[in-house]
Amino acid sequence: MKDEQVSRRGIPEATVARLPVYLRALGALAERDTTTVSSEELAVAAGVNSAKLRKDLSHLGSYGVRGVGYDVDYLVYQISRELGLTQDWPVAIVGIGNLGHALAGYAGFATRGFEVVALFDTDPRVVGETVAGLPVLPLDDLEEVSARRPISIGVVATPAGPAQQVCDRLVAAGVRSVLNFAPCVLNVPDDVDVRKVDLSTELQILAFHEQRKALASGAALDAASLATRTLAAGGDA
Amino acid sequence: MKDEQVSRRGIPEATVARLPVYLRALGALAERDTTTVSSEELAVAAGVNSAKLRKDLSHLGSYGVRGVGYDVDYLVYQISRELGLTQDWPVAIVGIGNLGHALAGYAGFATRGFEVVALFDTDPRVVGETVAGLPVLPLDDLEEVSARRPISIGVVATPAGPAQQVCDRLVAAGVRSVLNFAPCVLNVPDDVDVRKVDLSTELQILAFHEQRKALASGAALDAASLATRTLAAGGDA
DNA sequence: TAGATTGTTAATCGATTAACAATC
DNA sequence: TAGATTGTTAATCGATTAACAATC
Repeated sequence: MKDEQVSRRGIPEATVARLPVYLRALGALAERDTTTVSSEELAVAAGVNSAKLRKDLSHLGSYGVRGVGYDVDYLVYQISRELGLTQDWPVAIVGIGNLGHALAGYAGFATRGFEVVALFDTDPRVVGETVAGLPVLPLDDLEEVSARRPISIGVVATPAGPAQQVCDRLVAAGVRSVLNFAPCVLNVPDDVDVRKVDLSTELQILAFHEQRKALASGAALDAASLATRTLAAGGDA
Repeated sequence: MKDEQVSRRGIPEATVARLPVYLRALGALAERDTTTVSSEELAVAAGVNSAKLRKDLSHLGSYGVRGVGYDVDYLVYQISRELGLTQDWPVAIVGIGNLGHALAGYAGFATRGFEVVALFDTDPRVVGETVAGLPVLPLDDLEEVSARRPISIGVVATPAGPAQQVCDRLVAAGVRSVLNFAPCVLNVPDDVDVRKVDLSTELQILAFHEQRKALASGAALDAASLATRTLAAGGDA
C-alpha cells in the first residue's frame, strides 16, 4: 500500500513527457476499432522501445493482461486521467500576432482537455478583432478577466522584449503554468512551471547534426580519395 | 591529440540542446556591450547551474581564461561554429496554412544560419500566393526545386494525415533534417534526423503538473481541515 | 497445458553537480 | 603575490534496456 502510493506520486519526468505520445498512438488505434494492443505494437506506433513503454506504463499501475496486452479504451482513460485531461483547463493566449493567430485557431486546443478562454494583446490595431470566435482583449483586462474566471495555463506568444513582463502579470494573476513561445528565458517563482517551444533552438540542433553529417561524408570522401591515390601510387605509403 | 579528437567528436546530446540557449544569452550580453562574462553570470542568464555550463563549454575546448571568464564575442563565434551556423542552411516549408504562414514570416529564420528558400502546398487556393516575399509552389515542384538547389532542412507544417507522405518525398529529394510540426510520429531512415515541435504534448505535460499542484493544495487543505477538526476535538485522535 | 505477453529486476549508460586543484 | 574563476574529477542521480519470472 505504501509502495503503491510512493510509485503513484513519483512518475519520472521522462515518462510524463512520453504519455502524450502514447495517448496519440492509442487514439489512432481506437479510430481503427482496435480493442487490444500489445506493448510491442504500441511501442512501434509511438516510436519507442517496448521495454521502455512497459516500464512507463508500470508507473501508472498494472493495466495490462499478461499473454493478452492492453485494452485500448481503458488505457486511453487511465493515461488521460493521469495527465489531468478528464477536466478542461482554461487557457489564455497573450500576443495575437502571426503565431498567436495560428495558436488560437489550432485544433490541438479543441482536443479534450483544454479550452481557450481569452486572447490578449496590447496593439490597438489588433485589440477588438475577433480571432477563432473570441474577441482580442486589451492586456490591461487580464486581471479582471482572470478574477472572474481563473486561467490555468498562460501562453506567451509575444516578442522577447515584453515576454518577461507579460509572464510576471500572468503569474500575479494566479497562472501557475506557462507555455513560452518567446525566444527568451522566463524567470518565475518555484511553484510555476514554464515549458518552452523554440523554433530557432530546434533549427540550430538540426544544423549541428547536419554539419556533422556533411563532415562525416566529407571525411569519407577524403578517405576514399586517399585510398584511390594510394592505390594509384601502387603502394601502402 | 587522440583524446582531443575523441572529445571533439562526442559532444553529449544534452549539451548540444543547450548551446542555442547560451548563444542567445551571449547575444543579449553583446548587445549591451559586455565584453567578458563569468560562467556564473552566463549561467544565470541562461537559467542553468554554472557547473553545468562550464562542463558544457569544456566539450568545445578551453575558451575561457581562469580568473577572468569568457570573451563574449569569441564564445559566440566558437558556439556558432560548433552548431554549424557560420554557413547558411537552406530551409523549405511544406504546408502554408496558419502555422506555415507564421513560420515563413518568423524572424528566427532571418537569424544568421538559415534561409527559407521555398514554400510548398497542395491547396490550389494557396499555391501562387506570395508569403513573406516567396511564392507558394505546388508540392509537385519539390523534386525539381531541390534538384536545382539542395534543401538541407525540411519543415513539415501540414496536418497529421499527409505528414508521413510529405516527409517521404522530402527524404527522397535528399533532405536529411526534418522539423515536424504535425501531430504524429514520422518514420525516417537512420541517416535522417527528425525533431518534433508539439503544442498539445507541451500542454498535456503542463496539465499533468497543474493537476499535481491542485491535488497537493487539496491535500494540504485536507490536512489543515483535519488538523482543525482534531484541535477542535481537543485530542490526538 | 502451451503459448504469449506483461511487469519487474538488475545491469548499463548518460547527465548532473559539488568540490577543488590548476592557473590567469 | 592575492583574488578570482576556469576546467576537471568523482560521486550521485535518473533513464534506458535486455532478460526473464510471473501469470493470463
